[in-house]
Order: sequence, then C-alpha cells, then structure tokens
Amino acid sequence: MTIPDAAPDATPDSAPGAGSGPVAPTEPADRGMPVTQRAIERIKERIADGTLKPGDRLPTERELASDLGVSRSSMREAIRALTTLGVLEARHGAGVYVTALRPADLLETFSVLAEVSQGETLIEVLQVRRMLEPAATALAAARADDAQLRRLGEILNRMDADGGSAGADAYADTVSADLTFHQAIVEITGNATLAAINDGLSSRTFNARVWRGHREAGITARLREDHERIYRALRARDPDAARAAATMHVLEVERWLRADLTDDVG
Amino acid sequence: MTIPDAAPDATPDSAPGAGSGPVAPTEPADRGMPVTQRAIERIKERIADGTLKPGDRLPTERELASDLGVSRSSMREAIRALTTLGVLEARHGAGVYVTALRPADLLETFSVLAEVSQGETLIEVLQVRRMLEPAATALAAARADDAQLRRLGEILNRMDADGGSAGADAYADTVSADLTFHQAIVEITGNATLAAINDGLSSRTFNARVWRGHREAGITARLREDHERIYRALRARDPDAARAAATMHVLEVERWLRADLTDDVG
DNA sequence: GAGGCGAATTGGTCGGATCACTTGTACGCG
DNA sequence: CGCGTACAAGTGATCCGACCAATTCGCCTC
Repeated sequence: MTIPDAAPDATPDSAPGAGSGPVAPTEPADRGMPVTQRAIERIKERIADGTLKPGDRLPTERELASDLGVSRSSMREAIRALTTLGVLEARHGAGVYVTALRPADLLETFSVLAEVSQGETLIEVLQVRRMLEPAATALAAARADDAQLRRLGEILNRMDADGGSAGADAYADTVSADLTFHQAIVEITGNATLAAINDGLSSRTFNARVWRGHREAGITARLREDHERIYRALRARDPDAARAAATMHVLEVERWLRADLTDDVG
Repeated sequence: MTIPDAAPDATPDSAPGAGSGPVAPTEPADRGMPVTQRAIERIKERIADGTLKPGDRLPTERELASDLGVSRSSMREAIRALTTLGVLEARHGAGVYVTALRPADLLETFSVLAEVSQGETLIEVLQVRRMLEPAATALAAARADDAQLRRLGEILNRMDADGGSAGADAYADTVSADLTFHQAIVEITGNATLAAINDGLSSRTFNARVWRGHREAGITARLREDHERIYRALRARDPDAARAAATMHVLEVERWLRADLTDDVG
C-alpha cells in the first residue's frame, strides 16, 4: 500500500503465502472476478456455511475491508448489494447485521417486478397468481381457525363501508383493503415463503395500475361479490369451493387487465 | 497536509432555492431519506415513468452524481443497488444501461432465498413448487409442440445415460439434468415470469442440498420413473395426468427433504 | 478500404477526511 | 442511591480526488 506509483513490475501478489496482513488469499475461483463481487461472495459464504447466523453483527466496514483485502469503498458497495438483497441490514452508528433471513426479508426485492414491468409481463404475473392463489385459498380453507375467520370478516366489512362513500380516497382504501384481504388469506396457510411471493405479485403499485381506468360502477360490487364468495367458502372449510372462488376472482382481474392493455396499446 | 477544516458553521444548504448548479432540488418526500436511497428512487422513477426505457444508456456516473447532487461514491452505491436488483447493468468502460427488464432479469435475486435459507423455509419453498409445478406442467401439456417434446425426450435420455455410470460426476450431472428437464417444461408454458420464479425456487444450490445424503440406490430409479410419467402425460397432451404426475414428483422430493431435516435436527 | 494503433471516454478501485447517528459511560443533580 | 443529562468513543454515511482498467472511436498507416 502507500504510494502505489513506481515499480509496476514487482507484482505484490505473486506468492499466495506472501500476504503482509490479515488479507485472505485470492482463491482460484475468484480469478477475473471484480473485487467488489468477490467481497459479496465471501460474505454470502460466511452466511451459507453458518459462520454468520441470522441476527449476528458483522465486523465494522473498516475491518471487513481490511480482512477481505479491498478498499472501504468497495466493501461498502458489497454491503449495499447484500443490503439490497435483504441479507444484511446496516444501522447507522450501530453496525451491520445479518437479517433474520426470513422469506419476507429476502423476497422484498420481488416488488420491483411489479413496479417496472409493463404489458405482457403484467399478464404473466396474473397467470402465476392464478396458479398460486387458488391453491393457497384452498389450503387456507382447510386450516383457518375462528379467530382468523373473524379477522377476515372485519376486513370485508371495512371494504363494504368504503364502498358506500364515493370519493378519491375510497378508491385507494379499496385497493388497500383488497390487498389486506388476500394477504390475510395467504397468511392463514402458515407458509411465509408463499406469503412473501404473493405479496410481491400483488403489490400496491401493481394493483393500482390494474385498476386504473376501471372505476366505473359495477366493478366494486363485483369485487365484493368475489370476496364474499371466497369468505363463505373459507367459513365452510370447503377447499374446493375456495379454490374455485379464488380462481374466478383472479380470472376476473385478468380480464380487466387485458381490456386495459388493449385500450392502451391497440 | 491540506487539512480542509475551517468554518464548519456556515451551513451551505440553508435555503432550498440557493442551488448553485444543475442539482435537482430536494423534494418534500425525500425528507430524512439517506442520500443514496434518494438517488435510487430517482432512477427508479425515471424508469417507471418511461424517461428511461429498456436498453437505454444512462449518463455517466459522474454526470448522474452531479445531476442528483450526490457524490460519485453515493451514486455508485445507488447504481450498485439497482444493478443487484437486475434493473441496471454496468459495462466496464462502456457505460450503464437499463436491462431489458424481463422477468428473468428482475427475478435473478430470487436465488438467494434458496442459497441462504434453512430448515422450515426449504419446506415452504417446496410447498410453493407444489402449487406451481402441477399447474405449469398441465399448461405445458396443453401447449407443447412436437419439437419441444423431442427436446424433453433428449434430456430424459441424457439422464438415463448418466444413471448408468456410477460416479461423483454422474451425481452432479443428474442434478443438472433434472433442473434442465423441469425448466424446459416450464418454458413450454410460454410464461417467462413463471419460468423465472420457478428457476429461483429450484436453483442448483437448493437441489444439491435436498439431495445431499439421498444417494442410496432406488432414488435415481424413482426419479426417472417420475420424469417418465410426466413426459408421457405431456406427449399424450393430457393436462390432468400431467398435473397429477408433477404433484407426485414434488411430493416425493418434499418427503426426502423432510426426512433429511429430521435426520439433521432431531 | 482494411487493419491496427492510440487517445478519449467511462466504469472500477483506492485511500483519506469528515459528517451524523448510536451507544455506553461518567458526571452531577435531586 | 437513583436517574437523567452530557460527553466521548465507535461506526456507518457521505464526500473528495486520484488512479487503474476496459471499451470505444478516430486517425494513421499500409
């Protein structure tokens, strides 16, 4: 280090064992890999092999940079990347920690799909939901307990209340309540991974775009009908009915979206 | 040397309108948001509202930093984050570009779930696959053309060939071929989003972990049977049979995984 | 006109300095 | 003694300026 100029011939890393510090030697697999990427891989390794466990605190950025033999700038980029992935969490002034590594943590990035996708991809997203939601709803019908059903009923009531008052806010509230309703159902399945994926596929942004321009009378009513049917099937603990009701609901949304896309494009 | 100390009292950003360059004014929504995060949001906005389209080239890092009023370091971290999300792509010496924004680009991050997850989450992942793969396989059965079926047959043959030679490499090859087989099926559905999600849920790492310790005789044979059944259903263009065969296959994998986890933990 | 050489462009890495937030500790007041 | 405040150390966040490395493109040569 110090004054890098002069004598570019004396390659400092010629011998792997000639390290002059706690710098980890470059492994063969790292050949040609950018420095920052290497740092990312190293941290992921430590997590995958159990050296770093959920909730653990990492060494300081300065230490990590020194350990891995990279500059602090590169180390910070690596941390930023892993933070974006939901693997690490940086707390200003406190340190960098490994997240709980729950599916919700790792799949938060999912929502960007709904944020930036357009046209055909939006329909594909709905096709996936058409596969997931019926199965999830059927599973929920078999597992729901009384408290969970009660909560669903309350959400439905709230949606009805909003439907009565016509206004700009009521629209946003309806979107929000619809989201909550479906999320609550998926949560009943007890599968956090499924819940996280479904969240990503049904983000607020996505729904807002699907429903833009579809506020004419009748939509709200039909929506409520769909939800009512799903709710009844869950109360009856009838998986088949629940599956069918969920399928119809997603199909309906897909129909609206297709109409919307046709209007926009052609 | 240098020491830029002096006069830390004169707050330079006292008045919002006193910008001395092309620096975009801080919007109300950015209050309290870290600088880098703000930069990330700005870029995402430009993509969401169409200012930046897939394939477009962004201004240089130095320009962007200047435009958004942040240092190049922070700008680079923002770009790193968006690169990690699969939204941007940096080419050394050439520039930063918006990716095609295809589902495969945006869902590449999905694989970290399979990389770092453990125990219960792995089972949850399989439960999701149990919802997706049957539906996908059924859809594929209805849509497959002759060329696609021929390709599937070739993959199956390759797996059979590997099964004959017992060796360490044959194991890796089988994992690889199994992956290819299922990916090929999902691709037949024509739904790129579905394919990307399934890829993430069935990553090489994941499969390798599921199968670790399950190499006893009979497994390979049973696997081949499963695949054979799925293949026959697809050839017969029988969605119901395809769905059932896929379901049984995933159930079988889930059974192995549960046994594996029980061995490890209890 | 084709091919190669070299400068300009642009992302990648580095090291240092400073700012801002958190945490733990010691001091002082009640 | 107990509690709260103030201070100080630790640590991430931001900024700056420089240099390295890959790419691009224009100019020159043949």
